Amino acid sequence: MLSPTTENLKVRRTMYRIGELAKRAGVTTRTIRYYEELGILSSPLRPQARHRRYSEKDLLRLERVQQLKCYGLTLGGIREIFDLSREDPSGEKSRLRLLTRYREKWREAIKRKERIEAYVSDLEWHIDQLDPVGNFQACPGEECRSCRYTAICKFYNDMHTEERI
Amino acid sequence: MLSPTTENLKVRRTMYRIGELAKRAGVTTRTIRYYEELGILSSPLRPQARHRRYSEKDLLRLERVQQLKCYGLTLGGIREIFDLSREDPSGEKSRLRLLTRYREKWREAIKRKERIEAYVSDLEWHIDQLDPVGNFQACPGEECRSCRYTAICKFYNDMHTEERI
DNA sequence: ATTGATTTTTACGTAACACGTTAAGTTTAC
DNA sequence: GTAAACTTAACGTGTTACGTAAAAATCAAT
Repeated sequence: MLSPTTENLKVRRTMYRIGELAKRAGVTTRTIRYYEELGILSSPLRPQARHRRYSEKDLLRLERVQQLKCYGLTLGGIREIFDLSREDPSGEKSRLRLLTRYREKWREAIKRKERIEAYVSDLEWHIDQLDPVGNFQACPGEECRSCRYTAICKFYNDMHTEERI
Repeated sequence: MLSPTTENLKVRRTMYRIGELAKRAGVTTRTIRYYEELGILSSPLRPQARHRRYSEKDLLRLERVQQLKCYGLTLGGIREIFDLSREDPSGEKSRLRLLTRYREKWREAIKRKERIEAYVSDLEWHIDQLDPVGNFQACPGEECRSCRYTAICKFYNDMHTEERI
């Protein structure tokens, strides 16, 4: 075994404390502890003391979490991917699950895009209506026969209750 | 003056109670009272009693509120439009304000559309990467030189904190 | 040894707004 | 007369990913 001093040096050279890991990953320490609590980051080594020590691998995993979050996965979904990865070390299960998730996200994004396009088109119509005339009080109402209000409103009411990205 | 009976008949024929107004407008009574509380719907008549009575005009205004909500205005913004309308009975001020709002919404929607398009494109790239290979553990990492992670992630982090529609 | 910086656990707080949901009593309609 | 509708008041809610103390312990450096 290595002497305590050497070991200590090695630890100091190759391991981060939580604050440094946070800085490198661009998150807060709270975030790191929270991920550990959720089982997304495994509990790190705590050599000869109580403070957490992290390696390059932990940094990489943390960056991976940030990336998956970017693409719209929740922390629960990310945990699921990592769990599958442990369950099946070949990576096949987690890969397929992630592919499924990505494809779901893709379909949702396409839908959102179509809705936004309809929204823009309707907005443009209303802007055109409103621009020269000024009788905005009449809409909706008798004079507003061509107003697509009903369909649009139902449409966007759904839209409002949806998730983001 | 009309006799009480005649007046009563008139009221019954031409006025709604809150439940009926709610049903016609497709909202709940809570919503109507809430709008009154916010000053969006003016306090209605309460002939010879304590219960609210509404006219066709009130229904029209309520529908108008729903419409403006559809296009992304908040209740505060809607109130502002109505206030301007009272302040300037010609309707000019409220019309211009609404036009401004619509144009703001339009610009935001265009931005969102562009972001979604970038998101979709990135998702497609990741799906393609992930589909045949399977080495998803390597990303982000050494083997992932072409990964557009950093820029994308900052990009979509902004995206997550934005408003909807 | 001291001390200032960092880390530890625990646990409540926050956003963000448009209503939802009781509760307990009053009015209306038939 | 009674069931249905209405009244005010006021707290609750969704939703996830952290923020923010607080008080004690630990670490790094002088």
